[in-house]
Amino acid sequence: MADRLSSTFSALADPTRRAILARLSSGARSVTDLAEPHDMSLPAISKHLGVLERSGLIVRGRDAQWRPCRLRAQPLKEAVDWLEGYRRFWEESLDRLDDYLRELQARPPAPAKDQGRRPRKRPAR
Amino acid sequence: MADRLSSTFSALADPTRRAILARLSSGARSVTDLAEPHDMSLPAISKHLGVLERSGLIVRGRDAQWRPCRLRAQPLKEAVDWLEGYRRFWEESLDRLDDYLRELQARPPAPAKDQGRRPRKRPAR
DNA sequence: TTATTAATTAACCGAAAGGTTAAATGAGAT
DNA sequence: ATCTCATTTAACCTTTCGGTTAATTAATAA
Repeated sequence: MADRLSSTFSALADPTRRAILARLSSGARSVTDLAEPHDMSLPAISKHLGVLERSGLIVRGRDAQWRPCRLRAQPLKEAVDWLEGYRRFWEESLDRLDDYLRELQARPPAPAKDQGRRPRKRPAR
Repeated sequence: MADRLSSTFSALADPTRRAILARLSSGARSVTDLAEPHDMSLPAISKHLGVLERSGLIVRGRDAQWRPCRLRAQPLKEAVDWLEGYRRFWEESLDRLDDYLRELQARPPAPAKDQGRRPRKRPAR
């Protein structure tokens, strides 16, 4: 998987892990603490924490026999930065305009709604 | 995987798929067109497109023998919306302050009023 | 009809994900 | 020393992922 962005998205692609992050946003927590809301064995949680740690989304400290986890949001920022590159595609007004432009691109002159497809040599651009 | 957010993040957790989305941001493209920059078989690309389609990030049309793919950014918006909930954690100044507050939480400073170091029963909060 | 081009489906494969239980480790508390 | 609690590691299992090649479907061109 190698690259940071992939490992961040992959870490976020699990509801348990997102719930853990949500929990951590109100402060550091021990592992058992984090496990409590989940119907899942402790080792399973420990593995999830491993994934989050490897992707840089948490750091684990040491406090006697507890290993308090802390949120580190830097990778989240990187994810958002990537996603922002697509903002124009979901901004409402542009979205519609865009759909329209794409429609034009896909079926150049032709009557508005179309569907009646006559043979063409090249794919839509 | 079920939930939308998971399937979006999971779709984004692959560099090939992100590259495909990037390519689509300049307009609809045929499958072979999308495959061209990748050192990978066509069926592999087709599978990636299947993942993107199932997560709602693209739609596939029909134009003669071509299946032009179009970007649909709605799921990206949902991903960003989720991530925005963590913005305060990466905003620079707050980040430092936060680290400091968390440090305090984790190891309460030397007691103002005795407390005299004696074992603690509960983890840091 | 046959051939060509675009794309998907089928069948398979090895590796990684996500879970389990059981055993091991670490740090106090007694 | 020993007990107990918090957590991780080991070993295992099943499913999903990401890729392959070979065969199939769909549409057009000759």
